[in-house]
Amino acid sequence: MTRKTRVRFAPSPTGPLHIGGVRTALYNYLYAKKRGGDFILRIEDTDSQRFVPGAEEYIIEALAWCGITPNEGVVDGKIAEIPDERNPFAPYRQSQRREIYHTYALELIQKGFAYYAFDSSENLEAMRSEAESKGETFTYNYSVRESLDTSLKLSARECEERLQNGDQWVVRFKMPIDKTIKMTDLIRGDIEVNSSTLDDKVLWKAADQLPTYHLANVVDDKLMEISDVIRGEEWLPSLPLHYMLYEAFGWNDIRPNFSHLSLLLKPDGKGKLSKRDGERLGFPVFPMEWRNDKGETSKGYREEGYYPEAFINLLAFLGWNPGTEQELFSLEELTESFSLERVVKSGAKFNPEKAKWFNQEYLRKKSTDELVREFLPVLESKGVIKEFDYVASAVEMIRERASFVNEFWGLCDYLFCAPQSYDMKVKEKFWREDTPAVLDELIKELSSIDAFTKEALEVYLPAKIKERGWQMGAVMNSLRLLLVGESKGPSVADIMALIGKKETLFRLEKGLSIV
RNA sequence: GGUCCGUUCGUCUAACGGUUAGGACUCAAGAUUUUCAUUCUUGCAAUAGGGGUUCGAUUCCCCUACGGACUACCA
Repeated sequence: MTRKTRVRFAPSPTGPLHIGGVRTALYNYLYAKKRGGDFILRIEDTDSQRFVPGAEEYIIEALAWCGITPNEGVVDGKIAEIPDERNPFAPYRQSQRREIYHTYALELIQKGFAYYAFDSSENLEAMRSEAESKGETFTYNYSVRESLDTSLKLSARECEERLQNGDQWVVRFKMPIDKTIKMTDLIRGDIEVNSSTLDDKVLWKAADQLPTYHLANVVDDKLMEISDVIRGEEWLPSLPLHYMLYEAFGWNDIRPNFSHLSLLLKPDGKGKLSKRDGERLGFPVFPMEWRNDKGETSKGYREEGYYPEAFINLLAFLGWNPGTEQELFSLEELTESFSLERVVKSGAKFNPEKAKWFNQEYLRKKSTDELVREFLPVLESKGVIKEFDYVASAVEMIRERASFVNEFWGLCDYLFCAPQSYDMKVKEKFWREDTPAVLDELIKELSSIDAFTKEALEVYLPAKIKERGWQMGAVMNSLRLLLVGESKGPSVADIMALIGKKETLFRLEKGLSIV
């Protein structure tokens, strides 16, 4: 039986989406689209303690910026809450599905696959620290479940009383003893675990009347007809539990295929990439800027000037490759080429340098007109108003030098404003005794040139220098110093022609008097 | 500590038993250039260690080392 490919991205709204999360979403999306399937967004907010306002909206907006459009789960930029033709399994927010999970939790108890546990958190804490003091680890499993206050030990009546009394309780999974659980991961292959090494995980918390991730995720994946689960490596240790849950519910035949993605690692040193690394090393860890409730902001790729296409491309290549030497892929091309077989097993260290390179490549693919439209608002913010064609000429001259549009201003401000200061190191290097006299003569002659074009100047300048026996480098760089203020930029003829005769003469005279 | 996952240039990775171990980023050198860039050329640089299996191991198996995840009434 082949069923329709349906994948889900199921983040928890506990903060902004991390780039590792975006990569997981991307791989899910690519996998589904490649197979003509559906990509579903589901919000796993079963931890009432860690809920962060705005995180859900952030997730939706971040995916939208990346061009990752869910087939299901989102309506008008919000999580779908009411079932309709497009969102048949709504609500897609787990906190709104508690009755569903409750029913299934009860079913497991009824079938004997789960039980009530009445331990107080203080009691559990005490048992943990006691074990720790003996150098052991407390494990809630077959060895204790029948001696603690659980429905396995207590009589049915006693249990009922405790439930009525409103005692603290949870539902725990009754993990079988000494059973070899054989699992398959599409990326990693076969994995085996003995069930005796596992513990009796909590499935339902009475305190907030919500399931834990394990129950909610298995139930929802079944109900939402998910065919493939592609998630982070941190879930690999709980895969055996999820297998056992599918078995307990009798859902083995519809159990999804599982794939666990390796983690994104710090660029330097050891360990997984964290928010701190971004701050420490100065690169964003989030797709978009995020401001927390303390008013602290974290940088975002969007605000740093990355194109979403570049961001997606670089993320795709962190743990996947097409097997060819092509590195630049649009979202469509990624969709076409993606396969889980080519996902790398080991963790990838994030490389900010390569990230910049990707954006540079995408910037180069843009037309000058597009770049001008991006640059115009920057100019406006600097108080510069120039006609489109002028800006286009400026962009044309410097576009090859930039990785981001936000570098443009620093690269060509002198094409819009006369230099405010002059680099004296450049003067030392190129200024000669006769330079003032030479420049004086040039100013006079330039003022009589009618066709002040790049072509004309390219002919005039070298010819004049040669005719007078001046030093090419000394003269040209001195001119550049007065025009630009430092030793950078396109050819002197280019600059003169663009800023025009009047401005050129003004700058040369002004500069000459100062330098 | 226990369970599980992983390990090819500094980094991302290719090579699914036979290659001078390839590409990209970074870095260095050279060429071009009136400057800074761009561009082009070249270079530096890796199979964690030890055992097997095999005519032959980066590739398969085992051990060690190292790294990582998990070990919550968090996801």
